[in-house]
Parts: sequence; C-alpha cells; structure tokens
Amino acid sequence: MSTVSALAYKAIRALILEGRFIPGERLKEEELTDLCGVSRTPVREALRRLALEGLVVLTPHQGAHVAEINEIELQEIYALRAMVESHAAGRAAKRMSLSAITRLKVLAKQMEEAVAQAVRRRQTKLYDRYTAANSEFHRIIMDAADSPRLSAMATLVVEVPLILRTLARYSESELSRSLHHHRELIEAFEARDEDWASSVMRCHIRAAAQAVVRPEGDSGAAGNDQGQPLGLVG
Amino acid sequence: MSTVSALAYKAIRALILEGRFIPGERLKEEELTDLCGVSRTPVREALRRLALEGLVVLTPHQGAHVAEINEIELQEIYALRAMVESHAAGRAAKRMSLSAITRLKVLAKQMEEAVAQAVRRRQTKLYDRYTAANSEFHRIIMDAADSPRLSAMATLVVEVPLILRTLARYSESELSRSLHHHRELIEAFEARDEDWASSVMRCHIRAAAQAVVRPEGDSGAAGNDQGQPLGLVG
DNA sequence: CGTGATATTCTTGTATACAAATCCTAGGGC
DNA sequence: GCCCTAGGATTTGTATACAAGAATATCACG
Repeated sequence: MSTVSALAYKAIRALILEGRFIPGERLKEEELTDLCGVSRTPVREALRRLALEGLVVLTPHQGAHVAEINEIELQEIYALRAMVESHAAGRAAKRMSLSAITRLKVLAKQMEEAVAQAVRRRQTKLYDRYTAANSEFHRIIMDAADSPRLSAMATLVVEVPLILRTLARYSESELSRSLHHHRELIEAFEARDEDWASSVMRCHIRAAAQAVVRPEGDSGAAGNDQGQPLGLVG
Repeated sequence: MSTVSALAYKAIRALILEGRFIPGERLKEEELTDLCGVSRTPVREALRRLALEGLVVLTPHQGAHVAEINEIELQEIYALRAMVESHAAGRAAKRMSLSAITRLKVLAKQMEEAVAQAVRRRQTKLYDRYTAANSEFHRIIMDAADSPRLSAMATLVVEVPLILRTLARYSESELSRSLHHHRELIEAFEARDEDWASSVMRCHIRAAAQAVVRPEGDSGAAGNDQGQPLGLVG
C-alpha cells in the first residue's frame, strides 16, 4: 500500500479501535476525508480493506458502518481465535528463535509486574502497559509461526473484539492463571513441544473468552477471590 | 460492492483461476482496464481485494503480480485448510438443515457417477462435473457452519491452490476413499456428531494434500492400483 | 391530520486528469 | 567493452469531476 492510503487505513482503524466511532455508527467518506486530510480515493481503499478485515461493514450505495457484534458472535470469534492462535503456537514451537523466546520472558515479567503493582495499589484497572505487553507477546508468537495466511486469519478474529471496548473483568485468580499460561507457553517453546504449546494457547484463549463475556457486575471464577476484579481492556 | 467493481473483481479472479495469467505474471492496471471494459478505479479496488484474499501480491509503486506459491507453502495451506474446514464441518454438524443434507447426498452420488464413468471409459481426466459437485459439496458445509469469519478464512486457503492449476493425481483407490469420506461426512451430519464430522473432514483434506503435492509421474498411494491415476483439477 | 408520491439533496460509485515514483534506455566516461 | 548516470517513458498513486442511486423533505390528496 502506498503512503497516503496506508495512512488513511491506520488512521481510520485507530479511530474505530479508540472508540471514536461506536459499533453501528455510519462512516461517511467525506467526514473521514476531513479527519484524515486525504482525498476520498485512499479513504475508500482503507474502508474496503477494513471491511475485508471485519472491522466495518459495507453496504452498496449505503456506505460503511462500524461492525456490530453480539455476544454469540463474540463467542464464535473466540472459538476461532483459539483455533488460529493455538495452531500458531504449535508452529511457533518449532520455529521460534532464542532471541524471540528471550523477549517473551521480558514481556511475561512486565505483565507480572503490572499486575502486582495494580494489586498492591488496589487499582481496578490495569495499565495499558499490560495490554501493550500482552499484544506484543501474542504478536511475537504469530510472527514466529511464520505463515502470512495464518496471520491474515488472526487479524480477522483478534482485532474485531476490540471495537466493543469491553472491559474484560479478570479476577485476581484468573489473572494469575493467565500469567502462568505465559510462563508455561515459554517453557513449551523452549522444549520445542508443538502440542504442548498449542494446548496451552488454547487454554489461554478459552479462559480469556470466559472473562470477556461475563456480565459487568459478576466478580467471576469460583467466587473465592478476596479482591475486586481487575479490569483489562481487550 | 457495487456493480462494476464487483464485475471487475469476478472477471480478474476468473482470468487468474482459468490460467490466463500464470503465477508471478504482472497485472498491469491498464491492461485489465481493457479486458474488463471498466475504468482503473474499479480495477484497482478488485486488485486490492484479491491481494487481501491472497490471489495477487501488491508491491507499492510496482503493481500487482499473480501470487506464486511453492511446495512448502502449498503444504502449509493444506494444513490451514484442514484446520478451517474441519472446524466448519464440526459446526455444520449441529446446524445443517435436512434439505442441505439431502443436497449433499445428491452431490455425492453425482461425484460417484462421474468417477465410475471416467473409470469405465478409461479417461485420465475427470470431468468438470466432479469438480463442480465437489466445490458445491464443500461450500454447502461451509455455509451450514454459518460463520462469516470462518468463510473468510476459508477463501484464504481454498482458492489460492487453484492458481497453480495443478492436476492433482488421484489414484483409483484414493478417489474411492475420497468418495467414502463424502458418505461418512453425510452420516456424521445426520448423526449430528460434531467430532465425527470434524475428524472425517480433516482426513479428507489431509488425504487430498497428499495427492496434490506428489510429483507428476508418480502413480501414488501404495502402488497396488491397477489403473492409470485419474486427474482432478484442484 | 395522516399517508403517499414526487422532487430535491446528499452520498456513494465511476471515470478521468494530474502527480509522483519506478523502470528502461541511451549516452558518456573509465 | 563495461559500468554508471541521466533523461525519458511507463505505470502506479492521488485528487477531483461527473453520474447514479438512496434518503429525506415537501406538498398534494384522502
């Protein structure tokens, strides 16, 4: 993609993921033209691409709308994500470089510290630091899988849930489990054990799905946590 | 997509799948403009879409080329296809309508007859009838899975192998097995057994992968077939 | 006052004109 | 004779103008 068109794509995508446009909202080309500072041509290209990635819905002669997803679709998306990412983890186990594994360890530690800090300060919301580290963690694994088509599949199911901007509510025990999953994944990679890595990733995603779909007030898990649940965007 | 743009998409896609453009070949926008009878704008939209679907490769300021895939990528694609289509079969088992199942039976019978006829006439090439029925068979299952995102994933891995126009060489025993898979799938659907349907589909795709990657002259399987291998496009 | 048809307006879809970048070729220098 | 540079030609990228379809508002009629 050329410069301006790619810029428009990133800009519009960011606007949607930041919540500047809510699900179902109409995206008028001229409006985006003003916001991005480019002409309609690259805006249209960007919208077409976002449509194929599932973030927006195009209706002929009726324009673009931010995709809407209900709870059922969200569950379906998480099932697909478990499928895709566990496959990726399996491939990654055989291919991941030692430096990538080292990076995963750094990120795992960062996430652990972010959680520890949040617990210590009795925060109800995790820092973006956690989210950023978590995103990079998953991206490194997908990159290590070294399959452009698998990556393409991943974008179909990784980004769409973000438009909901749901504050997934992890209980302390769930967060702890998630952190353990990260460590176990790294061990599986070091052991070059495809099946192990794949299985852990599947658990990891399925567990996340549980935290995401739970209604706002529910404190979750077995209910034997003593603290308030910690929020986590994504 | 609007009329003209969608037309251009279908036209270019058809040209690639029919082999009018070989893998690696440059696709000049103006040339496609002439072939499709539309202006550059819809041609460009079509190319962008085909790029996201994996049929063409876009390089900024250097235009579009028909995608090239090597044997390793082909194996990877079939692995992904097994993943996606087996998942679809599992979902379909719980959702497929009785009329869809009836249609599958008709198609299975058509394929059986096509093979029987080819064997009887000692043809080395199966009719398009088989290919058409097989495509519809798989499409019905994907539709029954009722997941737009899963369908999107499928297009990423179902169509790309077709650009190679490889004449997959099925031996008679392999064809027989394939036909049995179809029957077994239908039984699994009637039993509403997710896991069974999923497993059969995985076998079905993995077996197909073996037939596709085998070099031209090899007659394949255990070598205990008496006839010439039958060709099958796709 | 409500309903329906029609006209206007707005938005998207398509074509074309212009700008920028790449590729190819020709010419000169080493 | 070969390589490097510079210019032109070709092609892609972007902007804008025009066409067509959809939504809305207005007005007439029941």
